[in-house]
Amino acid sequence: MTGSAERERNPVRTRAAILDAAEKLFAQKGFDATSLSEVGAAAGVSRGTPGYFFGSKADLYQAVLDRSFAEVREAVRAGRARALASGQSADAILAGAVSDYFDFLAARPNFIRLIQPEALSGGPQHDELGHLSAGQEALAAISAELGLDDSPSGEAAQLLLSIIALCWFHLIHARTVAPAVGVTLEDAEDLERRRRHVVGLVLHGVAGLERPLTSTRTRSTDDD
Amino acid sequence: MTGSAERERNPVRTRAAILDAAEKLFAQKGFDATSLSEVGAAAGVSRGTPGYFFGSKADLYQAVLDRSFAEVREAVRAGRARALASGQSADAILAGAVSDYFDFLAARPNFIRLIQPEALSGGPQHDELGHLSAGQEALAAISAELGLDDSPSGEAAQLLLSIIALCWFHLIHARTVAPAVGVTLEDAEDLERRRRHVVGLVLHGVAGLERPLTSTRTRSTDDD
DNA sequence: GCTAACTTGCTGAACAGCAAGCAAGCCATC
DNA sequence: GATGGCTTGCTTGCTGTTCAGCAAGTTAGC
Repeated sequence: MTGSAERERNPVRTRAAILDAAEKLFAQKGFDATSLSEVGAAAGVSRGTPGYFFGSKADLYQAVLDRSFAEVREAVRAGRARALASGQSADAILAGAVSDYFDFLAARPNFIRLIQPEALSGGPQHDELGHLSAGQEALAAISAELGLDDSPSGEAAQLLLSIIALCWFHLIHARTVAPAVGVTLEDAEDLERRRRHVVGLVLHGVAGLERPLTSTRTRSTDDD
Repeated sequence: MTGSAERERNPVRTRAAILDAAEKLFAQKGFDATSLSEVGAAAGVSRGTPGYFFGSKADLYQAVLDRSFAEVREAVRAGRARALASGQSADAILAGAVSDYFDFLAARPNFIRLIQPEALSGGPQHDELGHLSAGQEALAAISAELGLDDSPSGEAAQLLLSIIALCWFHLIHARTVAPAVGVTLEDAEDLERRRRHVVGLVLHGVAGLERPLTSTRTRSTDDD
């Protein structure tokens, strides 16, 4: 199987291949159920190579997390910059941000599956600074844009947490809770419908937050 | 050997002790990371006893799930019956239901932690009929009460899924995402604040669903 | 009422399998 | 020919499962 010069040596490439394989397998099967042998096999490399590059299994996991977090943080930053430069109304910006976040997560099924087991096993043993600082930036953006209070556990923070919840949940439970309550999430159309619902719920929700319960709007110019 | 009747023989009690210990450990550490030795130790029995009573580790897990689902289903049923008999307005009923569900989950941290890994490892290998039928009942109740369409993936189903998402998420991510976005969930007061926000968001959200304010489309595309 | 036969809750040792980690070695590339 | 990427053999430790066996309890025979 190895032939003669079949396999060129390339540590950078090999490292990335191992990281890719590990991310996929950890997301699919979880940390415990994934062995370094499997990671090696999936990366087209031998049993011991993951350990050679990353030291221990835990370190490999951490490396996978780090890479994912970096990607998320960069995306949040880019999205915020784009929103700030757009000059749209607050509602339109919020709708766009929610929609973008929704799509961003949907396009990266591995990400959530990597974070989730972390959350379940108690606190953050691993660094989650990537996502943390991304969250802080998003919080600042929301509170500034909508004029909500940005105090700890204030309405802006609550709203942000709710938005994240709404954008995450159906991805985790697409085959468990969602079908149980009658929501199918199999094709793009299903996902689109879900997205519209989430965006709508958030928009009307903030309208309610800003002005307690009367059907009001805050100049929702939503052109396109 | 131990003189007096230290340990009385009581299969029912032992079985329940094993089930309790297993639920706690599975919820805390996950299925893979929990060994039958640990379960036995936590239940105050020997290493082999869990296997003696439940056959295999997988069967024990299933037994734990079954017991939890049964509890949830019964709670949903009771809550619905209570709401139907109350004669309140639709909004009040919805607010009460969301609030009750919120508190119910908060009081049972093990439940979500048992389901979550299930969801991540693909579809439901184990039966989830308990929660499934509970979901169907809740869906019927919501659509009837609010006059929303109860078609698959319709607004009632979407709303129900969103409610569940909002009541679950902060429990899973109380130590990860929540603090990252500036929401603390450490004492009862924090939880109370979160609950008020969720209920408010849902109530204003349905108000928006019933009479849409504006077309809630996604971000505009004429800015860059 | 005593004992023998039997059932059943429960134990702990034995077994096979597998994973992580280590270390020595192979070999492409500089 | 040295360096370093990469492999392979091996050890160690833990796992789930099985199973022979013990003891507490129960029934039957006398």
